[in-house]
Amino acid sequence: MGNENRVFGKYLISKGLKLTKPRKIILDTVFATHKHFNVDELYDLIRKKHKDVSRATIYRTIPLLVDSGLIKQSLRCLAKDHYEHTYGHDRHLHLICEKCGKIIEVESRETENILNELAKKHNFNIREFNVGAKGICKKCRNK
Amino acid sequence: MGNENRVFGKYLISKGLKLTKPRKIILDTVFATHKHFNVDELYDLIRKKHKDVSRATIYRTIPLLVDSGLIKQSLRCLAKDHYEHTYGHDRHLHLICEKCGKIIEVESRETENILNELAKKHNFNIREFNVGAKGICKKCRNK
DNA sequence: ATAGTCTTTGAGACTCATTCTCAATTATTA
DNA sequence: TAATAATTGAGAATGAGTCTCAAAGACTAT
Repeated sequence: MGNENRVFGKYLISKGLKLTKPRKIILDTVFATHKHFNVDELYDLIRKKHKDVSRATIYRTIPLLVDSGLIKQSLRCLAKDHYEHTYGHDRHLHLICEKCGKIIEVESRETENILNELAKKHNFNIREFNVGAKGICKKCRNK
Repeated sequence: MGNENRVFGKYLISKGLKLTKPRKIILDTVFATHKHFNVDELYDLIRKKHKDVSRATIYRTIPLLVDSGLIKQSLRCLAKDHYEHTYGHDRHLHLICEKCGKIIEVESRETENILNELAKKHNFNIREFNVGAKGICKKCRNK
């Protein structure tokens, strides 16, 4: 906690950018929860406290957070991009329920080890893993 | 070859829908190649031979092909949904180059076995696997 | 401080993939 | 052949994400 600030600050400096008030608010809000989020959700959260941060700035700041390694685009759901923390989070994969939208996070490095092997064979440099499956969760099946 | 016709026909009947000319053209064009495709590419391919199939019908037919199990949405690239055959194709995963957009397909059931295990633990019914990674391919790295 | 320079911002216009509407057409059934 | 229901093409509508631009803010050198 609080470390994200340092990471983001360093990143911005390295790019000749500034840690402004809106960027700080966005960063803090993103790391106030541990959930996946999309821009609308983030916007609503921010707006509860700060009436002066625009959607445009959120859209502009997210790529900076991604590039700094703090978050990553994790999945697309209902035509919206979703993001999640990478900083301080273990690698995990997603089981996404297509009925209720619930996202089950499961820890597993096995799949990544396999992907790493395969990538090596193909001389491919992995930057980001995307492992998961879509289907129906227990709750939705029992109705 | 030709089997897709039967599968799609059966599916349509089961839903009280009809195998019309435009739907047949779309089906045939989708299965004329073995490549990933997006709507624009499909539209261009179709338009070479048939001037009378609209984008709207393509957009309407794709969900039918997905629902019938013949194709699936495989990835999103440059803000466009891409699709691939599932019928008659082995399961595979994707290594996507972020520089040149190249998609390397790698056969592997291992990751799916692992996912199946994990899903069982969480009482989750998998309908579709999504396994892959993004990064840089050999060619792009050597520049 | 002050001026000058460069970055950032909010607001709203814009883009573009995808979805929707609707009147006209086609397939199927009676 | 008429009636019914599904389907179509064309273009309008939607909506997430991007871009523009004038105003505001941050920083530097004086």
